[in-house]
Amino acid sequence: MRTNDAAGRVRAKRLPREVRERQILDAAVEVFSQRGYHAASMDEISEVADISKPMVYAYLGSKEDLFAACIRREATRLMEAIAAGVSEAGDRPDVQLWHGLRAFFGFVGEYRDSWRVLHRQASAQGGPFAQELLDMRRRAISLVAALLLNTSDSDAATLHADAMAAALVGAGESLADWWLDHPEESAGAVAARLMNLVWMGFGNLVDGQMWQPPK
Amino acid sequence: MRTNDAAGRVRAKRLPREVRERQILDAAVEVFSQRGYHAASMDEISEVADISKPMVYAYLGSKEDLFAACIRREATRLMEAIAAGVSEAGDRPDVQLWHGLRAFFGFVGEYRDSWRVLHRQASAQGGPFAQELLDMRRRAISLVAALLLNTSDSDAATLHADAMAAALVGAGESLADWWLDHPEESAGAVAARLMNLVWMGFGNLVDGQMWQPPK
DNA sequence: CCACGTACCTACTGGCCAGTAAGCCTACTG
DNA sequence: CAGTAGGCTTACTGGCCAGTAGGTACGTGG
Repeated sequence: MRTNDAAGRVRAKRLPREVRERQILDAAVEVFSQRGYHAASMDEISEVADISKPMVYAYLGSKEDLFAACIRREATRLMEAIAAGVSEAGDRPDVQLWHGLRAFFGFVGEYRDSWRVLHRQASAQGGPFAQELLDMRRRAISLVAALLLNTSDSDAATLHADAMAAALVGAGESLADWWLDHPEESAGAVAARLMNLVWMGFGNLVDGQMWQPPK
Repeated sequence: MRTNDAAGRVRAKRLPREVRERQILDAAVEVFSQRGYHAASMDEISEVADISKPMVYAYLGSKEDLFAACIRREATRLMEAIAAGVSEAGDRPDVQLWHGLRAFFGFVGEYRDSWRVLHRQASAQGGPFAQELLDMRRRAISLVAALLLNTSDSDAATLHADAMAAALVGAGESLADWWLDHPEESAGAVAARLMNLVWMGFGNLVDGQMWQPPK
């Protein structure tokens, strides 16, 4: 059923809680992404979600709770996207990495707001938020580290796998962040750029050697 | 001359403007770094600077002005540190890069608050702040791109120098950011890690080949 | 058709904080 | 010593916003 509110806008009425929660989370991600945590107001979020403020409090709790819920949902989405990408690659480590990177940048490109909330906003706030983030990052690093350990059992690789994974994950996060401000690139191009950088190294790249996706 | 204020603390009196401005900027960097732009209050900044709030407004202007002044000062410091590092290297591009990275991570390690304000806070706020940041990043990217162009005149290198420089700068920023949360590493170790990653690439690293600083 | 629960609202409060008004104190200058 | 300029303060205001009190509609099972 539908009604016209004071401003004459049509507003959907009496939807089930599940639907409203999704609307609210969508709106919150959008507003947190554009304004930042502190500058975002619950009034604006409720307005974008097309619902009144008390409903936001009834369903998702305080502003902190709401923000944490945003982070959790978006982090889960992202990790699922990456895992799906990696799992559809074969067993060549470079190809696995390539698919993982493509899935990652694909996600960031498609859900820019999600990424902005996850990386820029959450890491700028301290406390419990950053914790959620660190958990996600830890999972990503584990994934990459396991992948790198597959490539070789030389001592050097074993010794530095964790650190290198952290560096790669960091580089990926940062490149995604950079990409937010340079939207002219395609997801594949950004992914290829990072793949070349970390797999070949400048030392080879300047000699004209490049990594190429197979087939 | 010195007096005791109401709380019995000793407070320096009637210092020249120049000194007060430095105190205020130092305090502002510290508070912005720890609280974030919005959560930082001018009251707290003035308290940390050991001066009254109207003096902050008299000398540095509004909260926005103050934040912009912080970014400008810290960005200048950082770029000077990097330039000094690079200029004391010889003409081998890898060594120049190595010195630049060491200077960069040395700065971040020594002035963590500065880095936090520069990267985390400034990039989380939109508008004029991010602009200051983009300027600094552009200068850094130009520096690195020029350095990379020195390594070779192959077409591949020329074509991608800017993009690769952007990726490297992004990776460096991100690794520095990561380092904020992993203070157990030394600046040199973090710099070496990134140097290896970008110069050798995983493809070589897993075979046990590593880049070594000369001498 | 009544009772009860759930969806939903308007309209407020209390606190925090950016920014300011209005002037005091001290050092120097003539 | 009179004048003045700049360093410095206390004590306020006005607005914004998180969070809430206290309701009104709507539907459904008995």
